[in-house]
Amino acid sequence: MRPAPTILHLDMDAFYASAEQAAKPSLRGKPVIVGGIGPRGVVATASYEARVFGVRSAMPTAQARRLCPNAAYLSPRFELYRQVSEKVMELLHALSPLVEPLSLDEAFVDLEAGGVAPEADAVRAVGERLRRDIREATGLTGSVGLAGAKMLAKIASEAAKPDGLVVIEPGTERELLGPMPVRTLPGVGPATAEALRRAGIHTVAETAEAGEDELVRLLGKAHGAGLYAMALGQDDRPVVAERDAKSISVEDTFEVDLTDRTRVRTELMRLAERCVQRLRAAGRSGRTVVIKVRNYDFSTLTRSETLRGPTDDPAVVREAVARLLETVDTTGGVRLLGVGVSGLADFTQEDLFAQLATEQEAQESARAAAEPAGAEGGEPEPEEELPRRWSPGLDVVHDDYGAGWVQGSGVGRVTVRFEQPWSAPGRVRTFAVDDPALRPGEPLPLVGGGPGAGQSSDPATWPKSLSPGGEAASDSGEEISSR
DNA sequence: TCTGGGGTCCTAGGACCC
DNA sequence: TCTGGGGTCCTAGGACCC
Repeated sequence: MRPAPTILHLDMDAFYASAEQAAKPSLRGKPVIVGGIGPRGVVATASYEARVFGVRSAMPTAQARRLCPNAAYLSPRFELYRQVSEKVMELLHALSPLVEPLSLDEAFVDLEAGGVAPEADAVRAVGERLRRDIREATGLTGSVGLAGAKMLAKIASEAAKPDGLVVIEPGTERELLGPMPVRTLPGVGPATAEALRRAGIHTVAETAEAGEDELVRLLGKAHGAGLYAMALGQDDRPVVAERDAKSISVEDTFEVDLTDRTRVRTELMRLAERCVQRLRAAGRSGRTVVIKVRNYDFSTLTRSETLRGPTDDPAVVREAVARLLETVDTTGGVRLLGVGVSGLADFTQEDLFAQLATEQEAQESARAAAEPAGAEGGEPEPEEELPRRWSPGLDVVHDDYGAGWVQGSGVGRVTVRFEQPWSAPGRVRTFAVDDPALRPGEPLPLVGGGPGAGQSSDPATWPKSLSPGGEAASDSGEEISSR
């Protein structure tokens, strides 16, 4: 625990939903839900307007639709969120060389390493200026927590939400934490909370009173000892910049369970291909291949195989995946498949020998696999040309009407709202799904774009011409809901 | 119309080695 | 003449986080 609150935690407010509202003027001030749109989707982020209805992250989208039928339901657009995130991270790096991103919308910053005076007033001023800069650069709001430890900085930013800043002065943390529920502490999820509840432990103070030995008995060595320290407000974990990924994986949940074994195998081959593409894009190679299978009843299993050396060869990964599938019974039906690679290494000359070994290994098993019916593990099938998918929220450009976004589609038609981040709320038009004048577009910059570049990005000055529950609200809700 | 997708870390047992 | 004790690697599963 530091003597001054020099660890900063930034958490953007309802990040995906706020980014969509900034990009789409007609959605400002209205409930927006970003997440899986399909029958098995879940909510990634709900705007504050949607949270009023009880919609939360990780909730099944079907349940959200019941609670808030008039919200706009949008598929995530990670290119946009990444663009915004990069701008935010740039601002953080201007404060200190020690920045630890936790996700696209969250990071720790070590202000001491950035030379900020270790005093509450100084760090508060830095935090407030950061919030202003973020708003100016992105049009979005973020909340800031400042404390002498990571855990506390994070609790502080949570308390600051939305659009606020909270400083926890060192010395006050135990008093502050004591009455809070154990779930407040990082690392305490549903299972840990339940184990503690059965032992009569509900608050942080009760956790500290239980003592380290009791917590270790209840939760195991690492978790028990860690939780005891947290309950006392002791957290000396340093801010660590830029950690290399340790694994890369891809997975798909299917709208309908897969029962056909051949289909299961082709889907796994596709996933293997995607996984290797990401591996190569990251300039890495991996030694352990993992498949994941979630059954009709949500039971989930993994099977893994460690190769003799790291690889980034799609054929080698496909072969391993095919072998692993042989050990799994899929007769009950499969709702999710995944492929991952871990044991990552940077691919360098030193790996060539090991690579050679795995290639030989793979060639042998490829020959063996070529014997029976399946050429399945061999070449990936060519991507078939699917009809264009107009998922809700997608940026599009029309030859006559310019830039807009897909509000909904169905029965051969697609509805587009033509507006830009800097425009007034726009009008809706409907086209045939195969209209040649309509094509996918790129996300537009949230600020600084448009004909009159340099306009205000302050949400306080955004037009509020569409009141919640008004005409646009209900009709956009229906359009987007119909699929 | 229950439960995504991308990760991290920990535990525990067996194999294997010294 | 059964029986020690570590350490490391591999595999599988689970909790948790955003």
